Amino acid sequence: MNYTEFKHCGLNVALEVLSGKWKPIILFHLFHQQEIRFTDLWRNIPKVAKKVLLEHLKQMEADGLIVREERQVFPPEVYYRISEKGKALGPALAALENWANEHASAQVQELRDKKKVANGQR
Amino acid sequence: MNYTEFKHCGLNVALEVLSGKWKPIILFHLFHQQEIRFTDLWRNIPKVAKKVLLEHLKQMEADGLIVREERQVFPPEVYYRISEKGKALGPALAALENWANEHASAQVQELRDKKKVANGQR
DNA sequence: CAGTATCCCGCGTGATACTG
DNA sequence: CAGTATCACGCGGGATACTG
Repeated sequence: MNYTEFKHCGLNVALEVLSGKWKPIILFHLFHQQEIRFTDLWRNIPKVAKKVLLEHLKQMEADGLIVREERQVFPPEVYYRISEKGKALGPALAALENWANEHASAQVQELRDKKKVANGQR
Repeated sequence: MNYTEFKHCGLNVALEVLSGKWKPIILFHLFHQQEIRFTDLWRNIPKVAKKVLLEHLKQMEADGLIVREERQVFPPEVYYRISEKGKALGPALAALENWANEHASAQVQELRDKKKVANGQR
């Protein structure tokens, strides 16, 4: 068998597109909210630097996952929403979530606890 | 609505487990081969440093994705195979692959080309 | 052959201040 | 408010030599 065809490279592409510390939570919000203003998104994601959030959004827009809409007013208003291509990722993301919950519930619980602490919850 | 429950954290866990430059291709081989000796795996993944490959395998074993079997002979023989937990990732990985092929075929093709060049193919 | 020990480098992330 | 400019730092990944 010859593996030089790299049939897994679609997987690489998908993971690349998802690589970025805050992209999962960004997607989470956009999946649940249909449109969010930048500042609101920022406030809803504790501890991310504004610069980094903007970088991630820029990449995701370049990757076609999200749509950026700039309303020409002052002060500026910029809204982000999920694109069709982004929506299409939904099932795959859900599959990953399910896998984690079914096969790695310990790590999931760990992570949840860490985040609550980071957000000052009890 | 309150997002502090971080219902997406399963996704974070799954992506963490997959994070590592060579993990997709490692999984690819283990999904297709049922057991591989370390050196063979190494030869089949061009350009990865032995140290890095070992690190990845160690992490994947710690994450329960793969199983390491050491046969007590000289010279040493070590075989790796996918675990049940690893196998369970299959559908999710396939979903990501399909998404990439259906919605990001340009990037996929790009990546494929790059890899062929890296392997000295025409 | 499988694995470890060093040394190195670039990049992703972060803090902070500034601009239009 | 949205976005940019700097500066800094740790860590993932790579090259190479060594060990049991």
